[in-house]
Amino acid sequence: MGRPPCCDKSNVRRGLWTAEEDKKIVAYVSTHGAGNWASVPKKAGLKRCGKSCRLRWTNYLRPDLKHDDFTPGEEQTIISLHAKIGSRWSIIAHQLPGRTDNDVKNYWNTKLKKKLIQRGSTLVDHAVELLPQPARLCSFAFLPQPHAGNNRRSPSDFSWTDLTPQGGLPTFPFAEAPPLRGIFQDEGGEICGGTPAILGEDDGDDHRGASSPSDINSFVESLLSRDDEMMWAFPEFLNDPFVCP
DNA sequence: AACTCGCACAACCGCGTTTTT
DNA sequence: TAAAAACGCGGTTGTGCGAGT
Repeated sequence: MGRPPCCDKSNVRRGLWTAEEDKKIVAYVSTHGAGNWASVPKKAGLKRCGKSCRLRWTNYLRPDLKHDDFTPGEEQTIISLHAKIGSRWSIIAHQLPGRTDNDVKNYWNTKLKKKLIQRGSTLVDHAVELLPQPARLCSFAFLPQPHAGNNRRSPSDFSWTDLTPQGGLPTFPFAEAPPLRGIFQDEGGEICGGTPAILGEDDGDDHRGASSPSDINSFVESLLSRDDEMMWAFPEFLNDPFVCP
């Protein structure tokens, strides 16, 4: 038995929102604040699913949203972060004030992808795929070796504690593992922030605008400090099949 | 003028995660 | 602690509109 629908679909309006509906949402949120979306349709007098109300608010009606074109700086930030973390649109959007994950996702899918292809970047769809390769080669060096009676090969066969050198609690940040450090930091230990090297280009121009290099670097640094999120950011680390070194 | 096509973006869906009871 | 509800995310689909024929 699956999850029950969030609302009675036969009794809700769908499709594009009217100005009248928008007004109701804005009026409701200005009075009651954003949240408790399940009850919003009833309280605001809307024949919409609560989830749909939330989406309309977060993606379009929020007063802090920008509705103009993406700037070159924002564009560069998206490219840079996508190369590092893939299609984690909400994370990327957090680096772009006034933009939503939907904005960023649409912009990537409709404009940036094509632009990068035209520019000849080979990393458009493969940035994240490429990242784990060198990492995988050496990151599994600290995994327990399969042996007689313990020939576990599948990621699901390993617990998180298996990923620690001593098999104890995961006390080290996953990103401290040399391979990840190698990806995100150069030999001097400096964080590589969306560099032309990652983007497959180096025309000498600084394309960054909205987010400064230090912004991007601190963002990447914060990711590095959160080992569990890194694991989910790069699930390819645990993909089957993997070859124990 | 009518039609088709492609693009941009809004909206939906399913599912995982988090919070509440 | 478990179940239910709410929330949030990413992928996909639908819709409107302008350009081209």
